[in-house]
Amino acid sequence: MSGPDNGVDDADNMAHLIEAHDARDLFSFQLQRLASLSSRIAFLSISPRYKLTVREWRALAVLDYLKEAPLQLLANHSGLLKSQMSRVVSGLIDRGLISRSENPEDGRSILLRLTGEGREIVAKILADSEHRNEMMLSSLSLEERSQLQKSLQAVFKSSIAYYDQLRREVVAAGGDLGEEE
Amino acid sequence: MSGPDNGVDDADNMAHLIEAHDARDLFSFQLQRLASLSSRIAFLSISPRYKLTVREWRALAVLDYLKEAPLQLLANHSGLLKSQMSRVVSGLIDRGLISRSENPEDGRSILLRLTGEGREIVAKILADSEHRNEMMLSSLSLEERSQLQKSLQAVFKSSIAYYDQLRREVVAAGGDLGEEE
DNA sequence: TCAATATAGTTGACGATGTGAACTAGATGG
DNA sequence: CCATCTAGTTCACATCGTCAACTATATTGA
Repeated sequence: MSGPDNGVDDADNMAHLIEAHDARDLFSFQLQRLASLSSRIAFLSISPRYKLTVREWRALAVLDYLKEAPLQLLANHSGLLKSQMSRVVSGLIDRGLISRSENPEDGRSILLRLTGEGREIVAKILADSEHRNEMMLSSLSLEERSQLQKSLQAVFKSSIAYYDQLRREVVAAGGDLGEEE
Repeated sequence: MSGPDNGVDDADNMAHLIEAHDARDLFSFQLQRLASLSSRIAFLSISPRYKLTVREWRALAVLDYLKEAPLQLLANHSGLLKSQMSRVVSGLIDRGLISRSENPEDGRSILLRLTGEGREIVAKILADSEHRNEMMLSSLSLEERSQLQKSLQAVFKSSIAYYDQLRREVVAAGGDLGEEE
């Protein structure tokens, strides 16, 4: 650290540097902020009407487009660990929204599908969700919206690669997370 | 759009139909997926090196730009409840990253500041975070990045308005969340 | 063939998080 | 002075994220 630090001073406007910013300028900060808001919005619209958590809704929605999938694939597409997805799925099976069958080609894996009721609910919530997104995106032009989604997809893709790399590094370095005395 | 695919493996991409969409096309879906990934990345980079949780890091980062703040304000900016922030702060005080002093104008409230060590750590993590974001955003051009952040901010703004409206509606309708038989 | 190894899914444990209620102590206003 | 409000702390509880251990089946290669 360099010395100055004259007491309290705010407005450290020595920074016309591009770098200078504080956390508010970080992409990840803005992302988290918006995601948590979006999550609360989804919860408000979905939970009272359909008695589903957001996680459950996501699982259903993913299964809706995968049509039929083993648990692992469902988890990947939903951004959950397979252990989490396992619990979510078993709750949804109990409620009759998902059915499971054996995979004839692999005895370890199971094939999951939406039931008729599950498909009905997905269709309804999907319509609701489109409206929600419409409201959230209302200040953007059509072009800006599609650019935004395109960017999010691209960022997701490179982030996955980065995540995998990071995980290998961390495991290699510490052997374990957070132990180093 | 024409996004080749959204990440994971997968194949059946029969939806060039405007109508046809499924959850993958939803903005909120992509947002959540990316945010959860970003969160894991942050955890991996911060936790082993600095022994801080993401929440602690966020509290430090916010305090860094607030300079001096009572607990309540810090909580609001960080998106935590004051009860959560109270614990986070006391942990950080124990570790000497935050200092507290009495508020001469209000005996109930406390004023929180980063210590010298706290400021050092924030500077370091901030630099790390920039690198993280750099990696995540690596597939976008500079212009696309700034457009992305601009859009996220705009969406955040309209989403807040929508959220408030929704909350009033839900409260008015159900009186309570999740009760509606 | 069969033992080593890898993979799919389930479960348990545990720490982190979110939420709110109860409590303490100081402030504010009739 | 009493009623009430507000800032912060603490407690209790439910959910979430993370990983390790476990089972059952698949795959591999000596």
